[in-house]
Amino acid sequence: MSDFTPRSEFLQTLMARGYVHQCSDYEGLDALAARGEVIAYVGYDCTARSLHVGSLISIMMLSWLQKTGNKPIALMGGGTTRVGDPSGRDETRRILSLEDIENNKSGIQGVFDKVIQFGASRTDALMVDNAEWLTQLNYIEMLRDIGRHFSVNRMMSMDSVRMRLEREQELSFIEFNYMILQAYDFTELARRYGCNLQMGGSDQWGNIVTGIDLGRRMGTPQLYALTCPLLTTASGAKMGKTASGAVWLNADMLSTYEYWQFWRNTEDADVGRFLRLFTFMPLGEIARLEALAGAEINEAKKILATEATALMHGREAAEAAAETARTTFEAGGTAADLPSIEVAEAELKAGLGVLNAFVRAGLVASNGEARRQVQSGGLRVNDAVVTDIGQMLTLADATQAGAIKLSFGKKKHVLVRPA
RNA sequence: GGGGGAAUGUCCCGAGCGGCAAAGGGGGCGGACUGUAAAUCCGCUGGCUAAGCCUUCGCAGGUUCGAGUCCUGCUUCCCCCA
Repeated sequence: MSDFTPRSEFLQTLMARGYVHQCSDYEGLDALAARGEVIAYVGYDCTARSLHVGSLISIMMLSWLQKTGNKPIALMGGGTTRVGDPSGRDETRRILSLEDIENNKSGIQGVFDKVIQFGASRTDALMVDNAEWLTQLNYIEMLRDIGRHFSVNRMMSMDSVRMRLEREQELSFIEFNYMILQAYDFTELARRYGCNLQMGGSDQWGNIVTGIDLGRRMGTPQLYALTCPLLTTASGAKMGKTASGAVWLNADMLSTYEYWQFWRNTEDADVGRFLRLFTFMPLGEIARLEALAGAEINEAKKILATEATALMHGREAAEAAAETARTTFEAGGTAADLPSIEVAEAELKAGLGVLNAFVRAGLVASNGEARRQVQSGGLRVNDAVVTDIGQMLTLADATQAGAIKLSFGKKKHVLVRPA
């Protein structure tokens, strides 16, 4: 749809910033948005205690929706998580206990009010849980009212299903039903709240369109679909993984320092795209930063890191992370608020083996890995490369700051504090 | 119900004459070069109290000095026939 020129601020912004992958009806949606009548939802499954950067694009979309005068709905998948979405999955998801789902839900909810305003006015956001209606469904009624609108022939041809079948992988009946529930969510939200747009990642296209179809058959007003691209780096790698795992949005799952570092390590080619997607900075300013060449683009990366971190962790924490990074990487010093662990003073007096220390700090997984890293020169104590696997750390190694700095590679540092 | 095939290093794919901590990829991590980038090159990618010991090839037994490899039973999946 490159020849389409939107009139609404909502679509103009989303298209200019690179959020749009596919839309079911650009003109129709644009007309709604121009009148401020879009009520859009994005669904989030409660599969972990925190969402990760992969969900951030859609959260930003909800935010822009509100900023441009429309109403966002954040849908918690308290019900659908009990079933499990097969999209993009090779294997059956583990079935989570109800208790886990509740815990995850409460962990996830917190991120939304950082970029979206909730309340009771026309453009204030709503948060709802699809467990509210899904758990009320009765099987026979559901088959009669909803199931009759679904064609198994069509369901079999959907990407999420076909992929499993073609690769001869298990697809359980419960998962096969996921799209029905998601489609039903859309119509239920349309009925309850006048919701008329569902947004999501491009892998959700099939499920969303199925919902539009169901809505039409069940008599809702016209519904719309809008998907965003899936997040990958310029070199094609899936984004959102670090050495320690996923890039979580919650600070208790991934520290502010590490979150800032994640953005700081963005590839050159991604800087402009990420600034548009993950910050609210004006496009003109972004264009200027993006144009920086060579080593100068590092300035843009720092701004990206601080702005993106400020959105999720607060301005103050983001500035602090930036400062920690500056003293650590640019001044070559030791910042006091690097991640740290405590070791009993008595233990340090007796002498703590380097290998053990690196394992305790969580920098390496095992003694064996620590040994191997010593071989390739990847471990440092107070910036001195470790060459002897028998080296002992004692209180005497603590610098003036009162801690011992352990480094793994060039970027990962942990302080050992006597306690 | 009958017949045939499959399951390998807890990231993934995948080889494996009875001597195997188990080929080769991908991914990941470290080093060099750089700009906390990319590309390229090199190394590593079961655990431990470490020239030794322990635990790994769907599960449980068996044969053998010795089993991922052979035999029996079981589980799960796929294909063909009914």
